[in-house]
Amino acid sequence: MARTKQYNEAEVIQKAMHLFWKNGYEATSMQMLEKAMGINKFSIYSSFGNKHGLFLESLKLYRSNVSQVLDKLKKGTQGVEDIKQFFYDSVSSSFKSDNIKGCFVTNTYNEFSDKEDECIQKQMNSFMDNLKSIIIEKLKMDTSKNEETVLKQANYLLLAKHGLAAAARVNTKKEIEDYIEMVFKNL
Amino acid sequence: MARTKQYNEAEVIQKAMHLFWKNGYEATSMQMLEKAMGINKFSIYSSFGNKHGLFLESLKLYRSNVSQVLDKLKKGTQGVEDIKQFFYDSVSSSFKSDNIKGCFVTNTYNEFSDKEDECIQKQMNSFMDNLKSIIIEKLKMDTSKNEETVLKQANYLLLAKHGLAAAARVNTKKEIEDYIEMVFKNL
DNA sequence: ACAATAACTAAACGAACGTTTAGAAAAGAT
DNA sequence: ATCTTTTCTAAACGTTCGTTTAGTTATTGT
Repeated sequence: MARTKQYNEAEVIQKAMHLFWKNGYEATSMQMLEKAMGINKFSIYSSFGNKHGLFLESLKLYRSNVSQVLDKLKKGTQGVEDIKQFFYDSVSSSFKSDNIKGCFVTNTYNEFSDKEDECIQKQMNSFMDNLKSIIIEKLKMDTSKNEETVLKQANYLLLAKHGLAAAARVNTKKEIEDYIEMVFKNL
Repeated sequence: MARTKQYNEAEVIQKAMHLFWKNGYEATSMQMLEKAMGINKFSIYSSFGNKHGLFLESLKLYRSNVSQVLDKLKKGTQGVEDIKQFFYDSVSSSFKSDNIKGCFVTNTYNEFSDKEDECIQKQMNSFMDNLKSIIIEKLKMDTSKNEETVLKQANYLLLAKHGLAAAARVNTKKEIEDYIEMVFKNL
């Protein structure tokens, strides 16, 4: 037939994801992506269509990576304690490497909040809805809580998680751990 | 002497601030600023030097606007209740107008977190340090709390405020109010 | 009234953006 | 070995960015 690809799409998209994760969509240029992915613009466009398509693939990869943490939460049997552990798991990746970048989904949620990008909005909403329903499920394990309390606490935790992701970009490890402990003090 | 200015600098910077507040630094172009401020690029550059200078002036104006809310907090005598009221005051501006944009300082803090802009960083740190010391002061009104508890709670509230500002961009009024109530349940 | 000076308009600047394209290089099929 | 097909290189595309500049208009002091 013809010449074979000299790169692996799964590998290069991983590198693209880290760059988008760190800098956001607008602040990441094709030139930077070329360098980070180690392939030419032509190859990027032939594999992913355009910058927007590449970003969507990066988001999908992130979600599939993070689905392990989410599965762990889903399978938990300890209720609120599982959610607390999920909070710790969510920020642990920020501590592994010194380049702190928070949660890719939350960063994207913030950057695209006033844009009207249907694809991105759909991804964001499905992620958030999914997380919320899991949190509600865990809260309901404590049968002494009534429906209203559960929903209120779920809202609270979702916003706390959102804030945590924002804070993970700028705060220290100790500040973040203090925060998580306080968030779960009265649940 | 010569021709007089046909615009008021204090008025046009207010309009610039709202645009930066809504869109952030990078996503606001000189073309948009021209239109919103109602004056020409030449006038902007002759009054404020460049885009960066204009942004700094916008930040200063925001801080001076917000200083009223901060003064109210500082003068309070109710301790934790004052801080709670401050949280409500901080998001109230988002509810007045339908264009939700959170806290300008926090937005800037996030956008510039990985940049190395000394002027901006200095502004941010002084704002945050100031807020933290006021919060500590209020928390110490409850003399039953020891030093360690006060510092931990101050960290918690600072991150909660940060998260609140991020959430104010994307969440509903009810979600935000629920969040505030829950945040102060733990104190 | 007129010269001096500052503010205005509008066009242009070079650089960087995302995207496209023409041509060279390489690999499989015959 | 050669032809075909696809990947790769590198230059160029048209826009938009922040910024500057040449030239016009208006206001003030004399």
